[in-house]
Amino acid sequence: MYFSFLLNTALFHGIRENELQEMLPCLNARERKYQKNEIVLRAGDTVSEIGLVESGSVNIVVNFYLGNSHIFGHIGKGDVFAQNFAAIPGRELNCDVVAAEDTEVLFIDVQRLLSTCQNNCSHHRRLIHNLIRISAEKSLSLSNRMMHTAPKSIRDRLLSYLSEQATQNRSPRFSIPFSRQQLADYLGVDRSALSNELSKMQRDGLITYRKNEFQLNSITVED
Amino acid sequence: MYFSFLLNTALFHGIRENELQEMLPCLNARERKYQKNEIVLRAGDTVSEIGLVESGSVNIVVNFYLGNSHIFGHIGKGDVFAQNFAAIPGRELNCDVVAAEDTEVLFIDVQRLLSTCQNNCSHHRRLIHNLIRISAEKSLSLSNRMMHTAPKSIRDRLLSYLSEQATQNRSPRFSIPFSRQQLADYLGVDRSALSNELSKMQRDGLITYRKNEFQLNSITVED
DNA sequence: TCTTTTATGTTGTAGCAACAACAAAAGGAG
DNA sequence: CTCCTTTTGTTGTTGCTACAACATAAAAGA
Repeated sequence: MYFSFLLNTALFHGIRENELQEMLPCLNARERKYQKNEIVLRAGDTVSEIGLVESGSVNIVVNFYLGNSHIFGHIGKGDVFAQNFAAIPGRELNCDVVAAEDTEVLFIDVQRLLSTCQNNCSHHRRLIHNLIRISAEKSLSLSNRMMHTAPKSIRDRLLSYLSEQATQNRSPRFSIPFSRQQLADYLGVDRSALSNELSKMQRDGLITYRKNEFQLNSITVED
Repeated sequence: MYFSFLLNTALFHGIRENELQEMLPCLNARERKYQKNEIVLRAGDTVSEIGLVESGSVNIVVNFYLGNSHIFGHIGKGDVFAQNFAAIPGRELNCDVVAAEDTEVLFIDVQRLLSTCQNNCSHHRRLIHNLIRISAEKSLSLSNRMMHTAPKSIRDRLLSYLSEQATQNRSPRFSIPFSRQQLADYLGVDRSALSNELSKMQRDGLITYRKNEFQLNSITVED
C-alpha cells in the first residue's frame, strides 16, 4: 500500500498517516492487482465495497443487446468507482469495470466506512464527508453533461458547454481541457461535424477560437 | 410539520417518531411555503441545506444563454433536492428550483446532518445512511438515462431502454411507467418519431406492444 | 349517451448530423 | 531538418430525425 499516495486522494483527504494506518484494517481494506483487460467487476454482480484505483486505470463498459459495448467512463489513479452500487445493498451492476492497463485497486467495505467505529473517531467522520463530497461532485458532472447533451443541434450543445465554461471562469475568454475528439465524445457528436460547426460559429461571429482558447462574442456573460 | 408523513420519506426512513421530534431542531430544520412559480433556489446561489418537498412539487429549471429555459427535472412530494450542492460548500447552483405548484419545503442543514451529534446517536447514523443511499439512487438513474440517450438513433435508444426494463423485470414482457410523451422526453427524441419507430420495430418483429405492455421478441434476455 | 379533450399513430418534407474521404496543420522522433 | 504520426479542418452524400399537420383512438365530462 502506498500510504503517502492514499493520503492525497480525495477519499482520504484530511486524514493523517497514523490515522490511515489504523483505519485500513478497520475498513477491511484489501488490495488486488489486475492485468490489462482483466475484468474487475462484472455486470450483474452485487458489491459491498468501493474501489479506489491505486495505479493504472479502469474503464466503465456498458454492454448493449447485441454484443456491442461502449466505454462509458474512465476512472484514473486516485479516483473511486462502484460507490453508488456499494451504497445500495443488493443492487446489481449494469456495467462492467475493466482494467484499461495493469492496475492496482484498493477495495474498501462501505458498511464499515459508514458505520462509525466503537471509538467515535473524528477521522471516520472525515471519511464519510469525503465520500459524500466525491459522490456529489460525480453526480454534478453527470448532470452537467446531461445538460449539454440535451440540445439536439451541435451548435446548441456547443453553446451550452461554452457558456458554462465562460460562467465558471467568470470571463468570456477561457481555455477548454478537451481535444476536439474528446469534446465531440463528451457532447455525443461526430468530431468532424463538430469542427465544422465551430468554423461556422466563428464565421457567424458567435465565437473566436484558436486551438483550445475560446472566446464567446456576442453573448454577454453576466455574473 | 407532518411527522407521520416525514417518517415515510426515504430520508427519514427507519427513524422513530420520538427520535424525529428531537432530531429536527438539532438539524436546524426550517419550513417554508412557496406559491406556484415562486423561485425556491436561484442559479448562482450557494446552499448549505437540502430541501425536502413536504407538499406540492418543484421543477429544476436550467437557463440557457438566450433566455431559453428547460425543465430538467421534477421533484415530487417526499423527495429531496439540492443535496449535491449542499454537500459541496461554496458550490454555486447552475439551475433554478421553481415551485411547480403551491409547495411546502423543509430545509435541513447538511453540516448538522453529517456531524454526528454529541450523543453519538444511532438515528443520526441512520440519517446519513439514508442520504447516501438517496444520492446513490439518483446518481444511478442519471447514469441510466445517459446510457439510454447515448445511442444516436431512436431505435437504438428504445432498444437500450427496453432491454434494461426487460432485465430489471427478469422477463421479456413488462410494462413501462411512461406515456409516449414522457418516454420521448426521457429519451430526448420527438414523440411522433418515437411512435413511428415503435410501429416499425413491431413490423420488423423486434417487439410487440399494446399500450404500455411491451415484449422483446428476437432478443433473448439471459439472466 | 354524446361531446370534448387528451393520447397515440401516420405521413410527408426539410434540415441537420453522421460518415467517409481527404487536406492541412501541428507535433515528435530520429 | 525531415519523416512520420496525430490532430484538426473541409467537403460532399446519405439517412435519420424534428417538425408540422392530420387521423384515429381512448378517456374524461356533461
